Formats: sequence, structure tokens, C-alpha cells
Amino acid sequence: MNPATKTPQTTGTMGLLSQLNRVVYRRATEDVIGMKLKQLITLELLVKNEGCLQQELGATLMVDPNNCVLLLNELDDRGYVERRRDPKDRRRHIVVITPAGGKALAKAEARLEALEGEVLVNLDPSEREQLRDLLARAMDGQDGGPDPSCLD
Amino acid sequence: MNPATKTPQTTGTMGLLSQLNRVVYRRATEDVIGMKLKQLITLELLVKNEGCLQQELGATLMVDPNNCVLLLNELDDRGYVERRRDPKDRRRHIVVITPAGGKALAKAEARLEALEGEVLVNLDPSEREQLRDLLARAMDGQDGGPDPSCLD
DNA sequence: CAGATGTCAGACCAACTGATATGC
DNA sequence: CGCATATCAGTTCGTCTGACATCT
Repeated sequence: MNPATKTPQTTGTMGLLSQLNRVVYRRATEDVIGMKLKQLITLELLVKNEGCLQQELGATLMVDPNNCVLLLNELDDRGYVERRRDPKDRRRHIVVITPAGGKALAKAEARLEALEGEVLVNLDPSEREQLRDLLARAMDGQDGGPDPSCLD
Repeated sequence: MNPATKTPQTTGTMGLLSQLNRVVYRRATEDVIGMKLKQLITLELLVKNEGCLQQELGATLMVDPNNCVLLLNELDDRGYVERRRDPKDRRRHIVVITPAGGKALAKAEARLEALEGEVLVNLDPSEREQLRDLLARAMDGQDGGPDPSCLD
């Protein structure tokens, strides 16, 4: 019996993706990059489109609105973000990154890039660029891709 | 070296990796592919090198020995794997996939490939091949790469 | 009032820590 | 006896569900 009748590929792309992501998560701990990886990603997104609505943020990051609150509470406690009421609709919150948040982000990104260098040690620079491009294109148009819908 | 000042890269490679992985995990639920994604990956690995030691399995999958037990218990309960004592060292367990496991894996892989087609809709076949290759090469030599150390 | 947004509290699930049993 | 392997129980962490408050 041959379960993989025609594909002798050792592991599927999704499996490889999951495994490599596990490598990153295992190594990108808080004491290594200075904050949780999820927080770093959140701050990156807030830099990209400053003045993002909280619900848009949650949708882009693919976290439930409830989880989004907790995530922002952590960043708020650290002084990395600020929640302001939307003057146009006072139910909503506009989330902005603070100077302290930007500074912490820059430091964390530097640490993460160093880690990236270790994780992707088998790939030369042009291949890394290729990988980043493919991942970005795959994400594009996904639920949480580089969607400029945060803009007013 | 100032990473933030002149690099307008929207998101780092690691962030993209994490995000795309989240997309997969959100969609590859048990009721979609028939089993947990982690179980699928485990079975794939057991097909690749049949007769793998339990500790080698855990190391490759990057799960603690404790978690490995629970993971195998689930697969064992379903009748997908079998644990046999190693005759050469009866402390050890050799894990093998059962015919039922192979059958379930084939079905789950088909479902996952369909999902992969949806997730990577922005990439044409050659680009998907490229992505799979880059991920495989990045994983190679990592803690849990295609390491043939399971062989005796 | 009905609907939307954000917040919190409690339940739930997955992962980690420590202790136990067996075999070398 | 010391060490290794696997297993389980208890804890902890992250996530999800449901109730509530505010605003339109």
C-alpha cells in the first residue's frame, strides 16, 4: 500500500511552513528579542499604517476582537501603544504606536534579523529575498495581507 | 546599522512566515482535513522513515518528550500508529504507522493540498515549487530537518 | 430599542514542569 | 547505584465563549 501514490515529497509545503515557523517560535522568545513575537508583528503593522482602527488591526492579525484587547493591553502597559477614541465614531478605538514603542520595535527587529540570519543560514541573500517575496505575495490578499483598508 | 530608518520593508520575513502559518492553522482545522495538522505532520514523518525511535521523532518534530507521549497517545487511540519495544534496548519505543494510519494520512493530505491551493492562490505552480524548495532547504540541518539519523 | 464596538471574566485547550516506573 | 526512556499528574499559558458597558 502506498499512501502517497505519486508524490514522494518528504513533506508538504504546509508542513514545512509549520515546522519552520516552529523553529522560529522556539527561538524567538521574549528574553531573546525583548518582546513577544506577536507583539513585534503588531507593532510592525502599526508602523506601516499609523492610526489603525482596533478592529482592522485584529482582522489583519487574525486575532479575535477579545484577544486583540488583551494583546493591546500588554502593549499599553509597556507604553508601546496608545488607544484613542475615534472622533467620527466614539465606539471605535484608533491605535497608534508611541515613540517608546518605535524604539523598542527597532531594537527587537534588529534582534530578530540576527535570529533570521541563523535560521536561514542555508539560504544565500538572494534566496532569502526570494523567500520573503514569495511569502509576501502569498499573504497578499489573504485575510491579513498588506491591506490598506486601515486608511481613512 | 539602523534597520528602521531606511528599510521600508513592510514586514520581516519571520513575521510573514508567522502570519502565513497562522492562515494555514486557522483553516486546517480537524473537521476540514480529518485530523490535527500536527498529527498529519507526524504521520508524514513516520512514512518517510518507518521504524523511527520515539525520541528521534520528538526531536525532529521539536516537541518535548512529554508532549510526544500525548501526541502518540492520540494517534494510538485512533489506531494510526503502533508503539513497539526496541529489542536492542527495551527502554525505547519504535513507532510505526499502521495501514489505517496510512489511509487516513492519504485522505488528509489530499484535503490539505486542496487547502494549499487556496492559500497559495497568488502563486503559480513554479513559484509554489520554489517556495517548497526554499522552505525545505531552510529546514535542512535545522533541529528537525530531513535528518536520516532515525536509521540504525 | 436594535446594532456595533470594546472590555472583562470564566471556560477550554495546548504546552511545560515534576514525579514515578521500568530497563540499561 | 546512576543514567536513560517513557509515562502520567499538576501547573501554566494562550486562546475561545459569553456577559456587560458604551456609543450610534
